[in-house]
Amino acid sequence: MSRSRPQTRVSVRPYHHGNLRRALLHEALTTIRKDGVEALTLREIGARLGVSRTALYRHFADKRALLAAVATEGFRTLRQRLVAAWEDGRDRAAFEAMGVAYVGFAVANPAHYRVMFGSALAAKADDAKTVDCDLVDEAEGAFQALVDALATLQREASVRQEDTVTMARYVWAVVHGVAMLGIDGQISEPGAVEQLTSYAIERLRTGIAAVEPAAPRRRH
Amino acid sequence: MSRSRPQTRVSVRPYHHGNLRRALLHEALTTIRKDGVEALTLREIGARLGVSRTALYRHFADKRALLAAVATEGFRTLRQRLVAAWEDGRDRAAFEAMGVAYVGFAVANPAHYRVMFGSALAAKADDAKTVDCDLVDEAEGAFQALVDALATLQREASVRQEDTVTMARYVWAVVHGVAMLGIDGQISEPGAVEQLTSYAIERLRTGIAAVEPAAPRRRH
DNA sequence: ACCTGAACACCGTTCAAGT
DNA sequence: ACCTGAACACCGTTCAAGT
Repeated sequence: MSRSRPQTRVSVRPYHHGNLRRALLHEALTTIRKDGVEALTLREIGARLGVSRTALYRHFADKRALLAAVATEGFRTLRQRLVAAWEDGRDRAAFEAMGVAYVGFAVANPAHYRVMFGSALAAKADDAKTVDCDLVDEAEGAFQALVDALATLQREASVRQEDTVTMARYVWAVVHGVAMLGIDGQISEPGAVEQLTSYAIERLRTGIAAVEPAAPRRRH
Repeated sequence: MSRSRPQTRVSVRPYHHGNLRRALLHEALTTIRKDGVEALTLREIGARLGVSRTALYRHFADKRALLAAVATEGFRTLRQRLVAAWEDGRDRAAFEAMGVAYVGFAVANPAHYRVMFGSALAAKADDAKTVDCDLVDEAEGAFQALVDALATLQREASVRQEDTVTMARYVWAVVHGVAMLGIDGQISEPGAVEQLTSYAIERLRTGIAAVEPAAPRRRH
């Protein structure tokens, strides 16, 4: 009952010298994607990989650490998506594309997204012993992408000249809030999340735009 | 080891005819508040109440149902806070007070707030069999308080004349996002959450305000 | 009706032992 | 170094039995 999986067995040693970690991470993410976090079991991911259920402890301190690693990878992917959207223009349209990319990632990977914000980060205020530094770094990296983009827009004066970090936090809060609403099934109608996203970005624009827009109402 | 708690023993039968449900709910909430959801154990809350650990199943289908009930109570309290803030003025200032009240509730009860949005609602898109109707109703009730307030502001034309539900969802997303950021410890400096809240409400105002404000720039 | 106590299947984690 | 197998303490849940 453990030899019958169609895994490619080309390499001599299946999961040694470090790929076990990667394999564990990948398997955990697959399970989370398919059935959610609460379905994640260390025993089963071991079994699924054809490995003892305690082998995991060579690569992760405990289940929390595994989840933190999953979350870290999520923030890395998210940052890449955000940066890609921004680099494609580096203007206000690109900034708004970042928002769409953000919500899009969350809605496409709801369970993963939930893990990213699920209490693993919350330990920050605590004794700082249970905090995963990689996770914090990666989360701050994704946030930094937003700050950088916003700073650029401020430099070209298409956005209010206010504290960049506070503004970025506000923008983050908006897209995060929209994403959560979209994930939690509060919005049931199909397409409603996309509609809310574009509406939110529109209202966000009028919210943070420079007080005097570049093109005031000339032709009335 | 089970008789030594200083519970008032005035009533003849300790937890019969229906107060067991309330006691379980209260005990669960207390534990969640103190140590978070992951520390919640059916066995221990039974023990803490001096009751068998299976007595709970007379009042709740399973642990999920208990958590759903805790979440429901959270939404009820939240709605009361929101309505109270709104009724105290019923104007734009009162509307902004609702925002402060919302974030205030979340930050004051982070673990409880997390349960309210923790996957219990997410089953809505599924086969609709695991959905707790009371929870959905109460959550929608809290949301409705926001819709009603917004509709009033629209009637007196101090807010954009757009689809009320979409606008309300946007506002909800903003406060929810700020609350989550505040809870997740992403914002570490003291007072930063309050600062972000007031900033967000300010930018929210310029975002959803009627296009032509009541007092246009007369004195240049 | 409501509660109990024993039992079941499952979980994360530890640890001495293997290679 | 890396992995195993048995064991430990714990969990949610079921169910026949008590009152």
